[in-house]
Amino acid sequence: MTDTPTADRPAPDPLLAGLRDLAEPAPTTLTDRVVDGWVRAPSPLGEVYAVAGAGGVRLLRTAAHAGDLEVFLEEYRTRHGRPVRPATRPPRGLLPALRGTGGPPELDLTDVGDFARQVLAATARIPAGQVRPYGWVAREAGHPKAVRAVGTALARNPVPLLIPCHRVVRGDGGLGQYLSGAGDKATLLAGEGLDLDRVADLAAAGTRLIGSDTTGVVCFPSCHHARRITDAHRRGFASLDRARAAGYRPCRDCRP
DNA sequence: GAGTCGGCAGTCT
DNA sequence: CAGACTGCCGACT
Repeated sequence: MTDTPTADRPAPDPLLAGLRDLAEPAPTTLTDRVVDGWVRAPSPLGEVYAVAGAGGVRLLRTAAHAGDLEVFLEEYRTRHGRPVRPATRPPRGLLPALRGTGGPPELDLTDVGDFARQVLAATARIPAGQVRPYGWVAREAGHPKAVRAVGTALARNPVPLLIPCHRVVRGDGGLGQYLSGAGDKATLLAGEGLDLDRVADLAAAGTRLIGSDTTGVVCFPSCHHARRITDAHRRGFASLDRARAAGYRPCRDCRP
């Protein structure tokens, strides 16, 4: 992120916003000079807008959800109380992350509360193409009963796609809601290779976990271990209690 | 399967 | 500041 406001002139609309930001009180210290910058970038959900500061990406929204760029920038200003100008280039790692070919870029979550940060951290550990229930995230975040609060925290995820809150689904097998619409959640998961028809079938059958009768281990159905179980040895369970009663123990990777 | 209510963090009043 | 309200849920009628 450089601080040359004239480089890479943006489209007219953003320019007006940029000028408005320049009208803010001049920064006095060196750190104040680090002005956050916004960029547009492609994603599986179409164009996204993102803002990053020196500490990393702070806010990301799909263009479709944000409505338009000015609304997005206004959300950023009110959330962080900082001006934002067009950036000359996207933050390192953002484009590969949005393509699904790399880990997340540096993220700046300093303005996120403690609980929410734990929730986001747990969510970030869910591998691509897999899903976990809200209750699982609550437990991993250290607040096993705060299931609904997890939903609230994810609804306020400042960096969707980068922290994959679309991989958090309902315990009954439904996909649940999503920031920019349930349809986007399905699109993202299908794009990561999750078989949504199979998810729906398992939900309808009441199958929450899948075990192997050769290893005696149960997993969430999308866990990569579960996907390797051959038909002859696959066994479904409605709950972890049921699986335990049958002599199975939870997978150490997906921790059902 | 729809309705109800518990539980909890954040926000509003 | 306390209490009410709300929300990408879940367990139990």
